[in-house]
Amino acid sequence: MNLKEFAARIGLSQTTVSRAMSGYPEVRPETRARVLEAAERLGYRPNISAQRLATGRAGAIGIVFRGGGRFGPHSSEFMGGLSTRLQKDGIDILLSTVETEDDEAAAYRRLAASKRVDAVIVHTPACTDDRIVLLRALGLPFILHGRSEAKKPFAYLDIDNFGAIETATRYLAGLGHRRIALINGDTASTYARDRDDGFRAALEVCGLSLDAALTGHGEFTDETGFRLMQAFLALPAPPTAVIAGSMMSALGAMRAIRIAGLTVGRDVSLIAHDDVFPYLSPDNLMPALTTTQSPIRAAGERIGDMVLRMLQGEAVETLQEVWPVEFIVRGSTGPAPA
Amino acid sequence: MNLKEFAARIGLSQTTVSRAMSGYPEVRPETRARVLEAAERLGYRPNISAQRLATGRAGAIGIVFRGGGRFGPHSSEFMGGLSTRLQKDGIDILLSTVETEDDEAAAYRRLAASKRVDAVIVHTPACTDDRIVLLRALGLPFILHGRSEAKKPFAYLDIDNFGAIETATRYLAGLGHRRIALINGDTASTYARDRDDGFRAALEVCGLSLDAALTGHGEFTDETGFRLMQAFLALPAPPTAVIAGSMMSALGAMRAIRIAGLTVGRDVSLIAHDDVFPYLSPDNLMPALTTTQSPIRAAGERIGDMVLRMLQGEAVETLQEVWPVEFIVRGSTGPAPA
DNA sequence: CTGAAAGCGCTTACAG
DNA sequence: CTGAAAGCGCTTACAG
Repeated sequence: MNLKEFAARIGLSQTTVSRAMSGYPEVRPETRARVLEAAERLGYRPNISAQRLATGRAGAIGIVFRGGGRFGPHSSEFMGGLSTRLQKDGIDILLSTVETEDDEAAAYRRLAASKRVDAVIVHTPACTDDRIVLLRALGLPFILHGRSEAKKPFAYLDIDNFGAIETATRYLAGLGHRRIALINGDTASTYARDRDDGFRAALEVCGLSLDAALTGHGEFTDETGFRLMQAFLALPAPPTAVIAGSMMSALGAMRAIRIAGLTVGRDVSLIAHDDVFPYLSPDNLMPALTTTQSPIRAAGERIGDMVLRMLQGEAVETLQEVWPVEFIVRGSTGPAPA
Repeated sequence: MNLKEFAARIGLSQTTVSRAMSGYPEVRPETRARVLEAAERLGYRPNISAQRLATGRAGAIGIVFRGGGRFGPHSSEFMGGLSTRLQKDGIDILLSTVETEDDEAAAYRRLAASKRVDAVIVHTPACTDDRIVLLRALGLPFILHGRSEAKKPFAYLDIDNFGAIETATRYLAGLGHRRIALINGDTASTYARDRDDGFRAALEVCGLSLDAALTGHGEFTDETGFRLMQAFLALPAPPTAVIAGSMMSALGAMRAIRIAGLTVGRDVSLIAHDDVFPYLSPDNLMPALTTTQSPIRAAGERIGDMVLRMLQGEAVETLQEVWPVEFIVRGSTGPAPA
């Protein structure tokens, strides 16, 4: 049933019905109630494509994942939160997957030209990120999950990566650890640089020197965590403590420690950053894992919120947030072995 | 730039341009080439909403997740595959998250009434599933990821859950295990029933009796795997082998075994079903995990394929697939202890 | 092989 | 507070 039929059916004009359904003020409350009731009863819903064409709004937010759509557990938690929030306002999520950086740029051009989305969410930004320049040029509104450098202000939500790793490192130093290792992510990303910076800052404050051999970079997978940890342990002077960038890296690191015949929390202290996965809790590991934690699902919900406000015209300067990261001590950290 | 402007710019009618761009045959090759080149050069792209309104096609496929959008690692792999495939045909994915079963039904009604999607993908079906009845009534095409009972045929892609668990169970029995446990998923689901059936069938063939205390059901999380395994080990006659429904359950089970002072692969054999996660490989666990495996990402791609064929009018009878599951022996399984 | 024009189902300025 | 009508930007039967 379309608007014409529906309006005829209840004896009102299309105009009035349209206004009643979209919550415009200039319609009498009784009329609105009558329209809404009838729509519910007869199962009328405006055709979404027509609505979008008429208003010029796409009613959708885009998000592009690189690497063949291989979004991992972090992305899926984030998307869960984002979807939950946007759902409430009837805004769709348009999920795109691409291979290369160039493909990603092409995807934004397409999205902009075909007016498929009203805004996009950009994630895992690099310290200086070409995507920001491109999206500005295209006039496609965007919000960053993470931070980046740029002349002009833009909307973003980030967590305090610097503070998280700084706190973790200082805590370990306070326990007497002198050789602390860091399993970090992809070097090009802002978050990884921030974590490196926080790590260095803490070492300096604590009078410890930075040993390049004790910092590793790579994907947040079990395998990379394992390999990097094995390399650390093979060093002439292996670390007595390690900070892993994610729960997945931590699983690999724990395994490497165990295989070396060492005990987590006694011979080697371990702290992991936890994005909070409902299916893998640090409390459940053995020993329970000391973590820096920040719920990525909540971040997804919040970004959904912010993007909607941005589309309502709110200034980007007021859409900038950095979330503190919680530090939770559990059993995987202990005094440095004598 | 819209069609009118673009057509004027290159001195052709809107009709011809439209036909050239959508690949219709009745346009001269040179004309088409000229149009395509100009579109590329001038950055013209048809407005997607107008296109959809005119054709009556939504250009999107819907998928609804229950439980507050808490789709776990399995869903995200599946979505990655699905997205990659649909992307190629310019079809969007509409991701919805709901809380309850009723919300899910309401979501389908909304999607159908507003013509927001051309079809939906239904996952984790129950043995008899109300959603099938509803979608039929709504006239909304659908495809199942999994199987279910229904009078009339429908499109589906499932993996051979029965065969997977049957094979695993028989393998363990062949190693001399007499007490084998199963960590299964939510009982209402077809896949869990199929696994239970495969388990029972294998036990029977091998002359082993079924012990209800050795079958557990629950979510595929580390925690549930841990709890169920601890319960098994606390039994007067604990199992010497266990089959876990997912890599997450397996992690929890391994931990429980280890805490009990037992060794995986020697005291207790462990087999897990692996949906193939790029960030957590069974080869990397310690010991490497014997698995039944089926790539859920590939299933997502394939379902994307099938749904597109369905929309092109292919009969649902030809859109039914059951994928065999691979069985890969690694170090976590060994002879039953004497 | 190409074009003029109707139609897809909404929204919204304008008039009352 | 309500309605008649133009317009959003495409596609496609119909005519040539």
